Amino acid sequence: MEPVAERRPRKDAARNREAVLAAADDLFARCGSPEAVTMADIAAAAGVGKATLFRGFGDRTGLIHALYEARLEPVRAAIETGPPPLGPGTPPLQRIPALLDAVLCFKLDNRHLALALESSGGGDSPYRAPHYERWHRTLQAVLEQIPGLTDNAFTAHALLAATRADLVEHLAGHEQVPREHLRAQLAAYTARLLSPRPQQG
Amino acid sequence: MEPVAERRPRKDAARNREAVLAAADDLFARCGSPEAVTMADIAAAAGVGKATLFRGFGDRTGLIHALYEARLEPVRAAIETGPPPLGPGTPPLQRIPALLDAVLCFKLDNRHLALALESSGGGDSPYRAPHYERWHRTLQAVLEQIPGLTDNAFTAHALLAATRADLVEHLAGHEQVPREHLRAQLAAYTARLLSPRPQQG
DNA sequence: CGACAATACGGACCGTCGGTCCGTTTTACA
DNA sequence: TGTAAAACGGACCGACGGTCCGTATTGTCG
Repeated sequence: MEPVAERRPRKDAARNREAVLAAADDLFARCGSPEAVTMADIAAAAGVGKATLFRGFGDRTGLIHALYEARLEPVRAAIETGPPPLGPGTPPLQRIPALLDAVLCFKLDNRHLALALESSGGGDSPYRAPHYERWHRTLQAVLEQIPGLTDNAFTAHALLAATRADLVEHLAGHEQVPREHLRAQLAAYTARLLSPRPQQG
Repeated sequence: MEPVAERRPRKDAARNREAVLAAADDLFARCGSPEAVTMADIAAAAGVGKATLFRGFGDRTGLIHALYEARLEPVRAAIETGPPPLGPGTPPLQRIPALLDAVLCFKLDNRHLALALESSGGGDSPYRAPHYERWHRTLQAVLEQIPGLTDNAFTAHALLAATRADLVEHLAGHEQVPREHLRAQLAAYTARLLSPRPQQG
């Protein structure tokens, strides 16, 4: 177990990697549906050969995951080490809705990308992706701090399910529900679920 | 606008249609992931030419939708004209959990199929499918009958999202959560959302 | 029952897309 | 500047969804 130094990438490789991520983001945003964007399109838009895509990201889903993680990074940082109401140290009853609102806003701001990720194919369940597991762990951990709750693992899944990319797309895109309405509805839904209730016998 | 009599299909066509549905159901159940089943596979298993598939169902998603609707038919009937607690005439606070339980059980019993449907591709949003709209309409209508609720359209979406096929597959399949646990957790989640709460100021 | 029109059949065929191969070019380092 | 490692790119491949068209089946009418 040497502390292998993970040699830095060559600079053309780094430049191409960025170009590909930028081109992919742009194309997904521009085109209506994610599967209208082919790997050849992305390669061409990035001014790069197809093999460079596959060498750098493995396959299509690898590219989408890498892009998603990159765009998500700021949110992740805000949740893990940021100030309240998102960061740690926030009272659970405030932090839960803040977390869900952050997820929702991210998906609203990156609809095309979130859609590409979640509909990328049933080959790999979206539930096994690192970002989902992070969100689920975090949410569940905060739920644990609230007394009187049970089944927190399931609850965390159910709450996150309300922010699924295709649902967000359906409501914000097809049904034209304004952003602030959606945020308010998710907040109200969460509040209702978490609100205190009469003691059970 | 003549009342065009919708000429009945020829009997070989009818027989082939059934054979295709049966073969598809079987293959989806047998194989791990839906996209491992090709149209050629289904045609071969049904003892039929590929063109027969496409003539009868339009395209791949058409076939999956037709199969899904066919398997769902009994549940639909039970909801629309059956006895309580699923049918009409059930008190709303009992009917909501019954409806969600029915959805969950259907997806548990037809995991492969539900998965094939929902991950069939982002081309057409699952939210525009007839069966989803039926469920959403029904759920929303029942929610409307409960005083003190708001945003029922969103709430119905959020509740249904907790029964998404890939989530069910993740929990029941990958996480090995037993069927009855899952049903109990969904019931508890629903109950918590619907339970009466202290009057707001 | 026989003929004919309508309908359905099937598998060869096509275009596209994800992914790979390999000869060529660029980078890093001495 | 010489050289080996690393990355490049586009021709190439296999698979899959979907179509075409000559052939076979069905239903109907005389």
